[in-house]
Amino acid sequence: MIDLTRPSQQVARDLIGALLTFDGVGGVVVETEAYDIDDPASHAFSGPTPRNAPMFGPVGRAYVYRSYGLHWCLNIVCGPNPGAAVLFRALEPTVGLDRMIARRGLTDIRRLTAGPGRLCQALGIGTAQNAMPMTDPPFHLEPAPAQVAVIEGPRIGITKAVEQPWRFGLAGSPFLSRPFKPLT
DNA sequence: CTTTTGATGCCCT
DNA sequence: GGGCATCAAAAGA
Repeated sequence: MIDLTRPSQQVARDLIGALLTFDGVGGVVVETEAYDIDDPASHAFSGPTPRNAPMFGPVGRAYVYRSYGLHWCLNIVCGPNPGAAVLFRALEPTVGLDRMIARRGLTDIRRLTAGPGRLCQALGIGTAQNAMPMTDPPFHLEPAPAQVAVIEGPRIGITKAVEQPWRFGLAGSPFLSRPFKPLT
């Protein structure tokens, strides 16, 4: 099993290539971002609030929040200390394709789960899953079966701590929410 | 292909 | 009341 008590940056990296499903629907994790309590871009930065409460609870639970009033975003709580989590940004859809296509109203596999909001819509994740343990059914999470090539870069859609390279991706995956800058 | 804009709810100061 | 860890559709080039 993935060691969720490690710092969020390391967990975010470990999760690339892992299999994540919810209620028998999901795929391979291809993109994540790490957030931390000492991180101005994190919801946990200003301390516990009603919204971010799961981030200060046990490791392995889900932290689901509403984004821009319309979308849901899924995190897994981790870290040696409270207030850290990893945001799931994209999957490669592999399990339950028909249900994801139905929920998203799309047949374009590349856009089924490429983005945190899209991913939650495809898996049927919402506020009901907040604080739910992701280590037990109906969630299923298993480590990457083999070593994978991981690339990193700055996080997306934030305005603070933009310079931190805490976004991780599966190298060459066509299922990323956005491409990573070429490493030069 | 890229950029822009509107939809939309809710937490926090 | 400001500001989002977003997305899809529309408009420009």
